[in-house]
Amino acid sequence: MTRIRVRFAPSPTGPLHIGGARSALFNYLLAKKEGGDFIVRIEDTDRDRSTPESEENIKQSLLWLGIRWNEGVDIGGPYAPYRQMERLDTYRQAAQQLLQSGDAYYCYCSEEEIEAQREELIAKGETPRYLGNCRNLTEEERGQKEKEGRRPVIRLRVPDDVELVIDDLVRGKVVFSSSEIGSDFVIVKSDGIPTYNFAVVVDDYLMKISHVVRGEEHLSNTPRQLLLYKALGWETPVFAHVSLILGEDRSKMSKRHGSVSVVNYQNEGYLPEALVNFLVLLGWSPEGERELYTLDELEKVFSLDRVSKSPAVFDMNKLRWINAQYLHVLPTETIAEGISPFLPAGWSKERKLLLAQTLAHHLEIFADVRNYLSLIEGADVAIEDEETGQLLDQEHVPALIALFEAKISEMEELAPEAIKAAIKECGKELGVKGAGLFMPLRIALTGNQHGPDIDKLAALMGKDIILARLALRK
RNA sequence: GGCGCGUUGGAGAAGCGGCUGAACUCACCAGCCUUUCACGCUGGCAUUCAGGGGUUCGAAUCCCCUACGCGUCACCA
Repeated sequence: MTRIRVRFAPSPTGPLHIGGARSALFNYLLAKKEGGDFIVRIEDTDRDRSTPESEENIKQSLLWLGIRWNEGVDIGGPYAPYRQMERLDTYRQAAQQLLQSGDAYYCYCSEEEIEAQREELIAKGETPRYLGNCRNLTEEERGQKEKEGRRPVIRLRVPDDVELVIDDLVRGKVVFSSSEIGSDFVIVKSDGIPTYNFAVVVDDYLMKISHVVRGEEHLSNTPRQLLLYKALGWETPVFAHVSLILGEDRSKMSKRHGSVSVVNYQNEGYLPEALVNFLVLLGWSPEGERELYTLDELEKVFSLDRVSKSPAVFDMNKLRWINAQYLHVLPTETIAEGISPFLPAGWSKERKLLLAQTLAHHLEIFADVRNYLSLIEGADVAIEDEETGQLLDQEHVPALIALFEAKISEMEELAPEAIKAAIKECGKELGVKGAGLFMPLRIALTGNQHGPDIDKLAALMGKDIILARLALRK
């Protein structure tokens, strides 16, 4: 068995997508599990859409998730460079080989001509395709076109009726016919830059990639690539096409579905270990009943044969739940830091810590802290519903509120412990306890029957707000 | 439209011909506990595996057809 070498090959045309992140994760885990190499290669051959910012974002997101490559961009390796635009010579050579063997040829048709042909075919009710106009150009014809200043593309000569079999690790045997490809496709654009299908093949082969694990959207590209491998006389890697991640409406996850970039989740205060855990469960399932795994653990238990063929819907609920599992066990200091970006400016460290402590088990993601701010800020309180309001109508309530108000007024320091003691004193003096004691105060102060510890909330409110809110209930 | 892939509860899924009278998790619903609240705990939630045929003593599991969903058909990746 040769060494496992896998790669994640994003095109830097936007931030790292959730689906891309999962592909990267699966590749990474496979490499780790098998003690192989994980390579990151940048496919930046789309000059119009590729940007350095996107590349940066993708790398940052991978690192944030804890996915590190041991070969590839930035860190180099034995098959450098790992950015396709820096490998143009390599593709040129491969293209030369194909030209010489006659498997590829120059095509001088302009985009307008191709477009006109397409429309003509459509008008006749036929499938639009390239008809091979330049397939058999003579030397003179070529010279003529060159003289006209036309910049040719290079096309691969697609044979008729060749059976192309993909032995896919997740989908099994998938058979295509070369005839289904339709027409001779472009492998080198007129500006000399290779197209995706050509560049992947060259790189995957030259970089000795053993397993190509990628999204299912690439399955129908694979026959073209197979043809290329064949023409070049190269052995193919093993393929594994992982099913797509769908949005709630069951179509491929895209911007319409809300946050699709890893960086969005980072900004919303999700924890990387939670995202990783959630992502791995989309399309892969562990053997036992346990679902919570750290990256380290996944590196040991992951395997391709437990990858599902059917697409998975991205379920925000579950992501949040998983995030909560990781968040709830974090030290208070870490939670305080995590919620910090969602707090108004000027909060002291102590205040953040107290809030973190108060909300520790109420937050699913850090950004949730925003929902709790109204609980402790502002003099206004809205009673959540009628039933809640009625709890304030009990006979002992006015006296309770008055007594509590008096005690608070006298206090200098409003620490949670002191407030709790005050509440208990109220109870003792008035002969109420339990729900009859805490509930009216909670409702008077927050308007809700449910919520975080009332003594801590009150401490966070501070004297003025407590008094102001109590005043509303008199 | 051609080609390809898929279809187990609202979501993720297990299941690989009998031990499944379909695990487990999220969500949802109900209840319980608690000198507040939450966390939590307990229970409920597919008489059935898209539908229809077949093969078999026996099928969610194998075969065929239909339906539906998605993907893909660029000088984008």
